[in-house]
Amino acid sequence: MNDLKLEDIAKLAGVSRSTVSRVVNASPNVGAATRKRVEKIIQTTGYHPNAAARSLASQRTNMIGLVIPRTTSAFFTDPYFPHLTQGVAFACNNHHMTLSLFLVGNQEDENEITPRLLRRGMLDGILLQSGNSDDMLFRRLISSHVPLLVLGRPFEEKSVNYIDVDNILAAKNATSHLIRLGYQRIGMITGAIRSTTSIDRQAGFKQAMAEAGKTIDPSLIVEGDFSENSGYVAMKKLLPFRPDAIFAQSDVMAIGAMRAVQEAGLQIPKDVAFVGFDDLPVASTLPIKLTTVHQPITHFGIKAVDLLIDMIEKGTKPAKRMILDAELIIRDSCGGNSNNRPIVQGVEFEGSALKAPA
Amino acid sequence: MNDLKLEDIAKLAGVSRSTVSRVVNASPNVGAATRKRVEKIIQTTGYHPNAAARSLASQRTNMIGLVIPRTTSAFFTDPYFPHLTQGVAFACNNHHMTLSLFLVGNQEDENEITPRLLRRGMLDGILLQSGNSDDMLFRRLISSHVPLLVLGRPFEEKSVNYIDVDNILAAKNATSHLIRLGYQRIGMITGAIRSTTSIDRQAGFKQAMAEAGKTIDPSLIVEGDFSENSGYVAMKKLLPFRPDAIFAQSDVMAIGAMRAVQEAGLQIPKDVAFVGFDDLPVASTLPIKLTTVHQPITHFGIKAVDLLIDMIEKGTKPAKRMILDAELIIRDSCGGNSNNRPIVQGVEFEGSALKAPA
DNA sequence: GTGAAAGCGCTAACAG
DNA sequence: CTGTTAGCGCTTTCAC
Repeated sequence: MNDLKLEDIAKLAGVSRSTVSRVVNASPNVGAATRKRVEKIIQTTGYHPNAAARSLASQRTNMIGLVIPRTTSAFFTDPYFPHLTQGVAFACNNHHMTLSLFLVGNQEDENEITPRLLRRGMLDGILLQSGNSDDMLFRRLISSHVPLLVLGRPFEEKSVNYIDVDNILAAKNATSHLIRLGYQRIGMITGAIRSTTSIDRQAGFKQAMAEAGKTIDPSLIVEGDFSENSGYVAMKKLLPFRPDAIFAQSDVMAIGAMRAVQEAGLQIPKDVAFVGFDDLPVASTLPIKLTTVHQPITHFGIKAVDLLIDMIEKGTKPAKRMILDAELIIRDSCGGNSNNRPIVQGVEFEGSALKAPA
Repeated sequence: MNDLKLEDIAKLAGVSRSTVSRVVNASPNVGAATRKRVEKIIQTTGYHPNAAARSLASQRTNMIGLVIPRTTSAFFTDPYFPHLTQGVAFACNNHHMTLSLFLVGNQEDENEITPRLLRRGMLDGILLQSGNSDDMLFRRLISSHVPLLVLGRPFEEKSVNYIDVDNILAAKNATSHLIRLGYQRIGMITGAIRSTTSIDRQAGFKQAMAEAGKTIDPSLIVEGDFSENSGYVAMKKLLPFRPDAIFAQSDVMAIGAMRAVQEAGLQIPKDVAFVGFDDLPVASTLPIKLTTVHQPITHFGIKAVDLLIDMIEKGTKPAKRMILDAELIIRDSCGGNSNNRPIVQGVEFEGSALKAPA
């Protein structure tokens, strides 16, 4: 019904294409009367500018890509990603940007997707979920011209822009809480062992233990992959070693582990206490409400988009990081529900510093 | 590093732009030697064609949009949507298509997104999740030029292309199973009451009851909204009326309802039996494995993309529907786990018929 | 404040 | 099989 182009509107309004273009793009250099007339015609005709033509001429597509690499196991079975996607999508709406989603399922997908990502005239910028290792895709992306922001600390930080939560500090707080509660045999179920996320959370765990002067029993650390089932399996392995508390690196793994504990006829938190990570909505509706680290996931997505758009508009600057805080939420599964502490605001800054001031 | 254009490659290879274009687009009309030479130059230079220019000239963007309207409550808290998105994304990869995601959070978003959806030179086609009512967005989309496929039966079916599962038949089977097992006070927790999905599942429930000659006690039907919490709340309301079996219109609601039952100190399935709908992965890992209707969600997404691309390539044809079967999976929560029936294939057809032959 | 003109980088007939 | 020639529909200096 409307195959009209700028020129048609111009003709109808008795002005030039340039003027219509100015009206459409809200340029200030248009007379009030002219603007009104043109706007009315656009209204009545239902004209919409052609996106491709506009992109070609302006070198801007107003699209950003969200790339979830294949090394990220189980991206959409873990509620983390939907929440993240939601935050990103909403932020895009606010910026009048369109979000393209690239789910890299396997090597074939990667080969197919990479050129699309690298094409000019396609994406103004890219949000890349940090994967289990800095793979080929990662490298090709950082060495390309496209403004790139990595979600989560990458392996190779050198001169790449990224945003992350303070996993080390958060994991340390979670572990310290368990220590403070007097647990003696504290175990950990890790996430995918090769992800920086998991590495950082392990580091936090170890720091807390070290500072409390506690030695770590290696048999109390078992590898998971962030999935519910891996938590279940990990707990089965852990049970014979009689842990009295578990720090699970994701809520979903904590849920799987709790399932294993209950199947073994043990009580939570009496026999085994739990702290998770993420604070998914489900954490507070479980039969035994989960003590966990709150990640501001949606907010994280929003911040990421804001940062990326900044990069796009001001040109990519040298390494810029943003580290958000993640606060422990105390509920029932840790056996010490009392003082819920308020959620601390994330702190924003640039430059070489790695962590936000507490 | 590579701001090269077609012309640069042409010059380097000593051919014309057309020839390079042909090579890039895998046209057969190129000599083997020429092709090889051009390909090599493209390789070494790392040339990627400009997407905007290509779209403008070819009138094809190779992008499709997935639109989740705001009337769909809780889109990303229900695992249904991530699974669907995954299916759609993978299918897009297979077709060398880029997926754009439009999450409509509120009225503002809708106003912001609609023009982007309607713009030419943006999307080759649109996948629209059917919402709770055929709202403004729906109407503007169907009356536009863009090939449109609705996911789930729309309210107004007239001449709109859609794909759905056979909710009526599936709900009927689920209910009949409960009846066959001898339950006397069978209740239902509905989904969002204004969605066709919920309406169809209610219809199936009622058909089954009617065919078994059972009257329906209205106090045993309670409204939910597909969310976990709504299932929990609904079950609380239901409990005083002593149902002995519940058909929950989503797994997530079944889980919420089971939580309420357990909190009341009752046994599943002894005191209250359950049948869900969706067959999310979690259904089979619950402490009491959930009997439920299996929805081929990912497959559904893939089929949807296939259909849409068909529409794009062959031009939009008059109303075309695809109804997939959804089969009951019998586990423990219904108290009658014995004969697991195989999953029946979805049946494809066109025209005015509404249901697949059983 | 408004218009004219020159592209943006590619595809797609049409010749040959 | 390859080259020439028009655009695709818009933005954006540059004049006036």
